[in-house]
Amino acid sequence: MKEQIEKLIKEALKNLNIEDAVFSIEHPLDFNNGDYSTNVAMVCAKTQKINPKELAEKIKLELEKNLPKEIAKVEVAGPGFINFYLSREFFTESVKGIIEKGEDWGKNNILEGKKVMVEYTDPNPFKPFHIGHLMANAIGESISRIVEHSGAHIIRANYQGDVGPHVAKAIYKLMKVGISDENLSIEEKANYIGKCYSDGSNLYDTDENIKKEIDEINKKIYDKSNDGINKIYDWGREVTLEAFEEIYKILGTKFDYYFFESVMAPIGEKIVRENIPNIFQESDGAIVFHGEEYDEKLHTRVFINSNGLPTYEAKEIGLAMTKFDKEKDLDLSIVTTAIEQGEYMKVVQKAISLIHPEMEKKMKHITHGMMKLATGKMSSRKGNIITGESLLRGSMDMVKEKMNNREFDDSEIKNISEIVGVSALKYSILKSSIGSDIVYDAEKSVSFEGDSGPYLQYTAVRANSILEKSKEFLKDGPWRSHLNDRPLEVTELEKYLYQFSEVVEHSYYLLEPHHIATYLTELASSFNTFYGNTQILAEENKCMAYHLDLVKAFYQTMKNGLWLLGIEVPEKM
RNA sequence: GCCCUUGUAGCUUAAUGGAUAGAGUACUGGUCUUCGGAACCAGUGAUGGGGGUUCGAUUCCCUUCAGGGGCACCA
Repeated sequence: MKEQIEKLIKEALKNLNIEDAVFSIEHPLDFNNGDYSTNVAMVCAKTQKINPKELAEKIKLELEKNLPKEIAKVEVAGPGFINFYLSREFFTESVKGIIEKGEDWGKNNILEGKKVMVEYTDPNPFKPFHIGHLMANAIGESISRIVEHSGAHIIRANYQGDVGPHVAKAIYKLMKVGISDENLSIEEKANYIGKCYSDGSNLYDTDENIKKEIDEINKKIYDKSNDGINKIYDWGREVTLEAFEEIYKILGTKFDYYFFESVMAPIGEKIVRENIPNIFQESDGAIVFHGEEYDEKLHTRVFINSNGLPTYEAKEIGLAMTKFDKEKDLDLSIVTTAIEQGEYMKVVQKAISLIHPEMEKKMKHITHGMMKLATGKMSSRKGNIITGESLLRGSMDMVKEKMNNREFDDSEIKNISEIVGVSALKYSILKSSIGSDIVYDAEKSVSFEGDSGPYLQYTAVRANSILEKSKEFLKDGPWRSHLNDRPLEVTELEKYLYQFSEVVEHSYYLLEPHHIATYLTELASSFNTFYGNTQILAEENKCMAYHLDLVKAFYQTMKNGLWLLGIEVPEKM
């Protein structure tokens, strides 16, 4: 529809001999100002040396010469906006279109034939899966789905640090206390290892001798020269990776590739050494890259340290190269990490683009803020670190508690509390723009009210419930044949529904899931208003058939939209 | 010190340079013998300060104040 309006405006401008106008078409925030609006008159007023309102009226007259049936009227308003009001017929058709498209509603083909890899989550074996990883996963999964909806072949990748000082710190402590009891669950074993990491890390910072010992262990991890260390290493790596898989399962993420630092290290190191001295130089015994020589906003970073071991920077180069090597026709490689990696990534990407200039525009780094906890029950739990897993379980438990007075059996409660608990957490991450820090308040996110994942799920479930009930209702009613009237008035719900596909496109262009979240909340709210004002399954409702279509279109849109956020809609809740 | 980034109702936040800055929460008042009330409706309340560009600025530029991140062998 937007394209159609753009074409109409261009024709009108042509008839008025106005050329090269750069204007925009948008949805006014307030539906009183129409369904689409353009600023063309205000933009052109200056070059045409005419009052914007006068020009708007002129353009309006031109537009009215051949209005399509989808546009009911055109009006000039405010400082010179031209507003388009869509017709009853347009909305009726759009509702029909949504139902026909079904699960495909909202997809577009912007990236048709393209291959895109998205790297996200990136937890490290031997360290806890913390709330930052939860945030990264929710964002990365949603971005993957948005890209997928735009027609791309999507590849999900996870990059995990299975070597490096953090592993040595954990292993140092594990060597002292031994590997844990076989009877523990995977989650408990992983927590045990996480605790060892944190202890080892503290000792590393406070005790010079232990620091030396840990540095030695680190070297042995790289060259695999010590059987005892190798044994603990293999055990710990397996346990933590298995624990991560359990979390991915709950979150609904499935990765196609797992990349490991242990594999990337030699690849990256080789590439770095091959490019001495043209790109990398020796400095104080280390191999560094002087970013500031290429861009004053970059800085120097160490790629191979003075012990001869590759740092994260070198591994990152190995990773980037490996991605393009494994998927030769990769069109875009998106990496999502926390904001603290932003500056460093710019330097690494500069170095990569010097080695392979063609890769520069195929790499995109997206950063997200930190996740903090609001003060409350969750943050002081047993004095332990809040792991991603415990936060997730906390969210699910709170949902379960709320469901106590519902008549569901145990397996239903378990299933629903999992779906709703995950939704509460994901939505509170995805509702605001990814760049800024978020404050997670568990109580609020499972409140089920207003701006929350459960509220959206609840609204969808309610809609579905009407659809289910309608089957029974319509079965043998004498009124079923003459209920096909169309309401004259257009509801807000209809005015939101058709915009979904535009919102998805917008979200893709900016790679920002929160636009979908914001839209879905508005959509749900407009549905609830409609629901509150309309008795759909009633004998006297002459528009029942259309109203049911409207409910169906809403349900489909909400379901597709929530999918893009990585959220499922339960059958009931 | 240098570079990047963020300041919007009490709180959590939205807004490709557009119209009366949009929500949620909290607070106040109201609706309903519920197609699932975990709902709906109404009201109170915000762009850190100061300049500039523009027909028009939360958005762009400058300045100032206040947070956050980065700046050599961690990831």
